[in-house]
Amino acid sequence: MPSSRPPSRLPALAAAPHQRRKDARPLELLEAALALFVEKGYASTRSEEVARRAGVSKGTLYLYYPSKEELLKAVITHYLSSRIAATTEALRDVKGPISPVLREVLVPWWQQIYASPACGTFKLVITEVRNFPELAAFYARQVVEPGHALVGTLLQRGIDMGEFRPVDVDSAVHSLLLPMVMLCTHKHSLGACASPGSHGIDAMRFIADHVDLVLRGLVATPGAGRVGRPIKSPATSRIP
Amino acid sequence: MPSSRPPSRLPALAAAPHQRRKDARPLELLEAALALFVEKGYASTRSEEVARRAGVSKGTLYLYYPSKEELLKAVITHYLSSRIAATTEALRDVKGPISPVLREVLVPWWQQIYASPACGTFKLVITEVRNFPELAAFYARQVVEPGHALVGTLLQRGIDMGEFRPVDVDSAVHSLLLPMVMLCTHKHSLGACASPGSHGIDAMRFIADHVDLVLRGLVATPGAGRVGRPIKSPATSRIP
Amino acid sequence: MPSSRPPSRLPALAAAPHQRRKDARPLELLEAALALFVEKGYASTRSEEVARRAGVSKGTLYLYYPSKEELLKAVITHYLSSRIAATTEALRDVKGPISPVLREVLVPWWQQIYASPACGTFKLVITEVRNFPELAAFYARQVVEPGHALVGTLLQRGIDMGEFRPVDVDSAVHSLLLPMVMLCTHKHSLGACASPGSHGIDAMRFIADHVDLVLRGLVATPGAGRVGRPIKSPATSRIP
Amino acid sequence: MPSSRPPSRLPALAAAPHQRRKDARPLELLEAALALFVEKGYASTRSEEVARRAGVSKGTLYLYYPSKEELLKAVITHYLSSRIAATTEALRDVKGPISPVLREVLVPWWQQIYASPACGTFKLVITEVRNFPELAAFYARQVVEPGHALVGTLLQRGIDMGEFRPVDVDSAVHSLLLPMVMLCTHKHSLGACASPGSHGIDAMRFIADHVDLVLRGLVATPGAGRVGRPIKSPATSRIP
DNA sequence: AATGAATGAGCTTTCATTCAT
DNA sequence: TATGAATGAAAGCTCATTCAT
Repeated sequence: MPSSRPPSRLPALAAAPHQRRKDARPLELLEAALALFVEKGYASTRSEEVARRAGVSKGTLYLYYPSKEELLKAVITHYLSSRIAATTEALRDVKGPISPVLREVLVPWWQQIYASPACGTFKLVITEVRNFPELAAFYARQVVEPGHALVGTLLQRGIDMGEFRPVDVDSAVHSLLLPMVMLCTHKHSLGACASPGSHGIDAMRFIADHVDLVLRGLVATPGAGRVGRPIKSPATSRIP
Repeated sequence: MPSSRPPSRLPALAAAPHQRRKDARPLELLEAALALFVEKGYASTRSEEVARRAGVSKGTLYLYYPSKEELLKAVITHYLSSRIAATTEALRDVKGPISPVLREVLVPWWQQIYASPACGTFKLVITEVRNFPELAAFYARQVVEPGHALVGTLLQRGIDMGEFRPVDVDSAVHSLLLPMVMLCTHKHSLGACASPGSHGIDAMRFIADHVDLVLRGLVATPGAGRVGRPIKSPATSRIP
Repeated sequence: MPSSRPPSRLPALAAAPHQRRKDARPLELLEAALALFVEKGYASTRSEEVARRAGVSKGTLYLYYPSKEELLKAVITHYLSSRIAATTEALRDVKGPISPVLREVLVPWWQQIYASPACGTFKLVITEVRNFPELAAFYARQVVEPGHALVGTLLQRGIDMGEFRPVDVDSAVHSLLLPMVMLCTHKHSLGACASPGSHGIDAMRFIADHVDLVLRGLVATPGAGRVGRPIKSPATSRIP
Repeated sequence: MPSSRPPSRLPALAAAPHQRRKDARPLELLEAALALFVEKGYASTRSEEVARRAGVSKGTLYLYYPSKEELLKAVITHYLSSRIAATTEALRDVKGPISPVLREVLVPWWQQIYASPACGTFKLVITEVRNFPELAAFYARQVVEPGHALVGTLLQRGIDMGEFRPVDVDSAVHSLLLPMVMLCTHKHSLGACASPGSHGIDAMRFIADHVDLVLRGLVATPGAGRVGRPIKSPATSRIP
């Protein structure tokens, strides 16, 4: 953070407020805003708190974001800026069995997300979409649809290649992903409340276990007939 | 739910419509509050809106609940009051294979929850626990722990009886339940925003499909060794 | 003001804030707002000051007017509500010489305006039109145009009947009216500042004197040729 | 005005364009401030706007004027600096009939004022005196009193010489001058709002017409007795 | 019991002014 | 000299809560 100032100055802690570069501000504000909006909710977070947490004054916040609402939108667009697009690219031309791919890509991907600040955006979006409907379209387009499509394509390929049973792909995608999203959401709601009796979730393990469990449920085991109940619907449609 | 009050109360004669109304007030207020808190969030809901939606005036709300915060707590405690306890009771002495039980009990149970107004409480709790930490303990004790324990007990029994593979029970419980909670949450966040491109989730179908998928992943298929990866860790973790 | 309360109560000063009738509020607020807006200008008047002057709290002001800007508009529309229309009506069918009519109608009309609180609206409009352009059209239509037309019609009739010289009617109307408007404006600007040396204007007298002076300038004195300079333009047009 | 600085300053060599600029700054700031204060009012004009309009930055404004309030005072004192004194001087020793003098001096004087930026100061003073009472005394002394005295003296001389009727001098001065002030004020309030229906005022013509009309009202026409009503009162009043 | 007018603390946002560069 | 990032007091407006009726 203390970059091009003369080295004669004190090495740390010396940065007078004026010296901290203007260009670091927006990001610092977004970080502060994300943390607080996730923790307390948008409406319950005072804009002055965001500023204070970013180490600036109320007025300075408004130098960078014209309103609290724009700040929220900036937070969301910033933290969602397509991590997914990159992954999609990387998986475009995958060959061979799908299970190892999912284990090796999906598991670490979610483990990283879970550990990063971006994890909070899931709770934030869940919490605020209904009050800011523009967010819905944005989030659907940037996150939900590409993510669903990416995993759906892989599963479909697995079905086509005989690796997986012919399940409903949409349901299976949800089976795979919804718990991940819930896990991230949980981290910033109940999971953040020190519940004395409960141990919390071992997220890293769960992510791996869950992918494994679902893959086991998907694989076409030659000798295994149905397990207690037939697959009713071979349908593929998603109905609203 | 509100209709079937025990006939022991008030002999038919005394129940003037006015009186009826008065008795129904608290519940009507809770319904209104739940709907609005879930839709807009606690902080963004004006207490007058709650009153108006319940068909009374601002002042009347305060006759029944001493503050907005108490109203929130009343909403949560009301809608969480031991649906789970009853189910636990019913499943206490189940014998025989677990899979059919889960299919026949868990699936309709979540389908009903999803369709009922109580579904919204999941989003509400997720959204508000961090601002009202007392809710965390209450919710953990009333919902998370009994629910987890109930399903965990059943799975453990399945493992013990050789019906299921010896998986980490906590992870498996989460695999089974987190998507359900996420589904309910989604219904009241993104799912409530008309997204033109996307079709939404077919919740009823997903619930059934998901339970089926997880059970297939759990069953101990005689010939099926592990599918690509061993079960690493002995369970320690827990959800709420 | 204390109307239908039981006479047992103290005769004056007893009105608890709650008892003052809701329906007196809007007018009280308008009066307070007019006085302050005229005195200090719209921008320099705090909305709480208006409330305080009307004897209520900040919040109450917003119960009656949704914003400070709406309050301003309400003040202006209220105080301009066509005093002029009534006068126009009264003068519609005037017969005979115009001079006495102007002396007997115009003079007291302006004298009353000058003495009333409505007098301040002239300064208010002058001060605020450029920041609230909707006011311009409203004021032009409600005040300027009917007022100009009314006086213009009378003068034209005087010219047609040979009572007045054939002057430019628009200029003459302005000669008659602009000083009145200026007088009202002055009352609430410089005139309101105690200037030790100066005596202020004797407004009542000036109004009469001015009308007299202008009428003398208008009358067609048979023997009096031009006084030093010919009337250049017999034009009647008003040019922007 | 800003162009004709005395050549005594800086020999031609030294006047680098940068230096020139620096010297011109105060005046450019005053011009910008006048325009904006007149248009939007003092309180609604942001000091940064003034700076921007003068082509400098916010900080620079404060290099020349220590506060927004001082800037306002500087604007007013600058634009009022003794235009009147010069005229008074010129008219000190006028001989002969007054009417031609007024026509030839007063009319062009007001026509020039109307066309110049100084015209806006009338509106500015009207708008702001009550918030800055020091301005009142200054304005009264610099403008109102000398102006009134100048015209009053001339009219009195006309009366003494039998050119004018023995009217109340103060009223007559007001009759002559108030419309001029109102005209200037109007130019920057309603007159600046494009009113589609109305044509606006032809200021140049009105100034001439008005002086003519008042002079005709003032002249002692031998045969003309009073026109409908006697001159009631001996003068006492005064304007500012 | 029920109402809704009234309150004022609290929040968002603006902007005159400062000051390190 | 000139800049503009930073500040924080102050203003507009909201809304949970009270209380006379």
